[in-house]
Amino acid sequence: MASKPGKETQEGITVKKSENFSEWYTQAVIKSGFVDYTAVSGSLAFRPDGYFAWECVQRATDAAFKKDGIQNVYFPLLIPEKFLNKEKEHVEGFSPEVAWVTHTGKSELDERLAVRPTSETIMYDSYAKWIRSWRDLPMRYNQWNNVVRWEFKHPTPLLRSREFLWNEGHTVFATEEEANAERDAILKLYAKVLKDYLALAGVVGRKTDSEKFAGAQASYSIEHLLPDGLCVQGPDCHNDGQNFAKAFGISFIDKDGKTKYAYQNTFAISTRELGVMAATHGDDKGLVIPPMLARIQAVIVPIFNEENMEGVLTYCSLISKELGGKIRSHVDSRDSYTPGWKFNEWEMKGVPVRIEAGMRDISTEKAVVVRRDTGQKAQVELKKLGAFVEKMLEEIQTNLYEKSKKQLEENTHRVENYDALKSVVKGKGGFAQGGWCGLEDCEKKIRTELGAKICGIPLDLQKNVKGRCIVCGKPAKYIVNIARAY
RNA sequence: GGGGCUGUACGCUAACCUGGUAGACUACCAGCUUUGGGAGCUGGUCGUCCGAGUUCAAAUCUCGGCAGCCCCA
Repeated sequence: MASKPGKETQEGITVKKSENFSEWYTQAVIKSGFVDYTAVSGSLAFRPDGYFAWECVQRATDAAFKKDGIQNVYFPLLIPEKFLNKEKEHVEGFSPEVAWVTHTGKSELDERLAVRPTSETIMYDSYAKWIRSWRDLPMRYNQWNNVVRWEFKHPTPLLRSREFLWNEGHTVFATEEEANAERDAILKLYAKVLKDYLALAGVVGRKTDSEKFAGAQASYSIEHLLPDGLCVQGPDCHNDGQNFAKAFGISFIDKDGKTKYAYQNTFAISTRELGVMAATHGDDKGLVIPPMLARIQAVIVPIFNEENMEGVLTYCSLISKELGGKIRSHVDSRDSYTPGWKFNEWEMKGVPVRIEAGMRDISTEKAVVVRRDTGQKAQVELKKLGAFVEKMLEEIQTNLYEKSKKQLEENTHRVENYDALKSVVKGKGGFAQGGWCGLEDCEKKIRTELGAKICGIPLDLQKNVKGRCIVCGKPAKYIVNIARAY
């Protein structure tokens, strides 16, 4: 079937992922119908496939939270200005990005209200009232919501949006040890969601002091590498220590009768992960959605003409029956598109498995099954389709994760000196991994001279640190990952 | 934070420089026809980002806003 030139420019993606990544990325998430721009800069509409994927991430994370004893709450969207000012570093970190409500109708408010960039301040004001005794602790609450951060950098769909959806875990403990134990558990929990649902690998690390969350004592995160060699922050968990507790008066009377400030944690996973997912797994044909996040896991494309249409469609409904309730399937029975057109469309949308069925298949009681990630085709007997596709979906999920992990490993480069660091950062990108003395001057030099930053101190690389700081040559205290970042 | 570019129908684009009937392709709708990798025919619907200014007349010139993109820090 001949296709007209220009048809591709209408519907398909016009650039190669390897040749123009940022253009490819935008086209992939927009043209696939995953998300779309709206009239508000940097704020997206999530279309059904995109929102379904988020719901999957949300449900999985929420179930894991609940299993771990975390309870959901909800706090207001608007935060009084005086609350934001209570913790000095916090307000300094966020004030440039805060959107304000200043009017109701035509009258000006006495005190303007912030559209939450994060909810520490309004939540902790209540926490101070709710916590009185050691018996009230630990108090482990979470909320699912949207926040607004009016970034000045150019927005990128999902990866850098001005409004995004996330969870905010805000927990309170009597002791630092308990807070630290939770932090480790949460980081594990997030890594599992990334692997099992988003099929994404990342590096678990601690942030440097200059990169840590505004107001936190220590920040931990999972950092991803995108195909363009830039690093992007994934889920995070912060040890707030007693910083917010002191600012907001979150204290309790302990078993020994003494009043003590509590220790707190904050943790989040956001819709940015969907951007990382799209960027990591997609190819020149469009998105590749991990099966666990796919609204349609298997699309059945009937091959029919006017005479055999009814028979073929009946056969297709047998197929969907065979797939059963476990697999989310859809029969594309539209008769105004050719099969080839449909193949291209579903591939762009990233549906993990395609099943083709026509007269040929009816006569052999089989169907053609095609994998989105590898393009592999197989003829499968009707009676075996359910088990076959189920296994294939599992394999795709695993394969995507393994590829993500491999990409991360292959783009992590050991560097011993500043020149090597420079050639990685200024060249193809990826993580430059090497020693750091721990001094802020060296970190600053990386930022100002190379436009890169320390994207975390990987937790599992800090035993027996040897070698020298890549910048100043003094003995290294840590092994760090350095990259340009989103 | 600094600098630059762009905006015409769902999308891609012509007319813009030199002001004067907004045109093609695609999509969409109706009908016919076709269907194993983006088919074909006929007819139809839809548009100058928003606001102001200049002018007899603005897609076109000027200013502002909004939105998108790129480069530098």
